[in-house]
Amino acid sequence: MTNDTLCETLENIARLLEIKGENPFKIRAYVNGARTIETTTADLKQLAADGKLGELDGIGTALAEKLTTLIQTGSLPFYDKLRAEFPPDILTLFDLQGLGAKKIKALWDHLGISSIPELEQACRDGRVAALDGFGEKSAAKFLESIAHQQQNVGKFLLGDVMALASELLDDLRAHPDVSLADVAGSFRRGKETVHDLDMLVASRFPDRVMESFVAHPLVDSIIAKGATKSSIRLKNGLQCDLRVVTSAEFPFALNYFTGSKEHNVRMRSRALERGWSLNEYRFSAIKPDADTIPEIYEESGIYRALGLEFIPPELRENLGEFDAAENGTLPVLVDWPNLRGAFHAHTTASDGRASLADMAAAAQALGLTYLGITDHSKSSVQAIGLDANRLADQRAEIDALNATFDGFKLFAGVECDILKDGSLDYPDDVLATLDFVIASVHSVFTLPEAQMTARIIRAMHNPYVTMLGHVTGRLLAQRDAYQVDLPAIIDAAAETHTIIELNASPHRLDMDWRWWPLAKSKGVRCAINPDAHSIHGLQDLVFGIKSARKGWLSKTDVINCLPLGAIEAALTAKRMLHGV
DNA sequence: CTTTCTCTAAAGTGCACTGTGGCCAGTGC
Repeated sequence: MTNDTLCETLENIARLLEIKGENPFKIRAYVNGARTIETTTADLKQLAADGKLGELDGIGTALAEKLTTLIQTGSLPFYDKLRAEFPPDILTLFDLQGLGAKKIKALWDHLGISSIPELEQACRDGRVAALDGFGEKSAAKFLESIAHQQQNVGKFLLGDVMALASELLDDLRAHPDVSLADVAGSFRRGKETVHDLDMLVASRFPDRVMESFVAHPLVDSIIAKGATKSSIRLKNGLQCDLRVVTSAEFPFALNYFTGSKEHNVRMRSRALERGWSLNEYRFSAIKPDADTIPEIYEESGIYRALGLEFIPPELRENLGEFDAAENGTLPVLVDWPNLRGAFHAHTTASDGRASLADMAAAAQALGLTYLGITDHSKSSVQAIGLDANRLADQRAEIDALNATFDGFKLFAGVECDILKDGSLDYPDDVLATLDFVIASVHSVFTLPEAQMTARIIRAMHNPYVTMLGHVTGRLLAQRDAYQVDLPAIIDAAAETHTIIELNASPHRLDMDWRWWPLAKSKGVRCAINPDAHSIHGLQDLVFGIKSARKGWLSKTDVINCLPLGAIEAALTAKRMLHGV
């Protein structure tokens, strides 16, 4: 019984209780409990055995007892009984936007709807529109939600796939018959979402590798199993393909299966110019007067043979990387060792799960030399945003902690809401007390593009706004970006000397990698921000780095690659320019 | 159902937006 399963069970209980119309506070207690489980690093099995689950925040007697049963027996009679009161698929309706417990209950009570296909049918034949409290627009909105949800089925976040990929890769590499193993495909290219995982292995005994691969504990079902290629479905629904080649073929296969398709087309045409064909196994001469084919031992050799610098996988989208590789002007991409610190971290003061001191310790453990603290501002009531007094208290607490550090510093900041009209959630004299300010949109997402753009640009003109947070508000595979004119935002960032955040949360990765080359060309600097809500969340920086690399960024483009001692000036530069 | 404090009983994120139905209810953050 993993923490994920426990968390999911509590969430499902909350939802079912909601359909039943239970006491809202009881429902929230389950949701809170789920969140605690989701983010804790404690060993729950041990806590359950010691009878200490109740010591966790938000877990009282009732939840502790239920969790203990669940952990120790693998099931929970209370939950089973609750589930039996409703059709099993009814929970899937919660995945649709605009549909909550009350509406689901009404659809179930009056129309007997308990699944997405049933809802779709009822929307189409007019039964939903005819229902009390619903209308034509509701039916149309549900159909739109269904279409959107189906569009996102089969999309997996980089964050969800990373751990699975490492586990599978580690296990493949540990296999005695495997000499080389890697992950290719869009995962290797650092795409923000992936549809499947392409694993590649070099081995002299393909069938032995295949046998053990399809028997991996993470496997749910086998889709195909052959001599050199197998496809399996993992327990979370992700499809995973494994190909086995020889060691000599491995660099070619790795290159071919990493793609992108457009990149591969360019590679093959370059090979043809030299009288060779290029496929997933090798170069072959196709003309009598072809150039001599060099020996290839690793992937970089393929690029060298084609007169190119090695192109990092993240850049392989045929978006200018060939010209740069030919001219020797590829950027040296930012990488983990370049990071000196990070901004945008929440604490228990707002909706974070760890204290200031714990966040500082976790940042140091990651090798960072500074961390910028940014809890929510007062308008974000749902996230327990801080008023000016609590903000001042936190500033004092940070100053006190800083006195105890050697070679590490906390910066006092805030994630300040950009209000509907583009004004900020605190007056300037409050913002002036902080080391830096991230301004973000957290409300009224539905403004027309022109108004949203003007709103954000107005906020950037405030001299105290150091950085712009998650520029488009998108939640990958969940919520579309709000309407905003990004080139205009980028121009305004350049004009006002506002740093743009690359929010590293795997749910956001916002601003999107596709816009960074433009931003870079205008001189806009990037902050790779973890948006951490727990100590674990700081590790999301790795996703941000992947996206930054995909956006052609070098360490000089990324503000948090500056060392302590230089970063302070970067944070105050905008204020100096505005003379405040 | 949990937390907090008045240690038995009360309080527990609040606002904007949308659609429907007549000025409120549900959803999302």
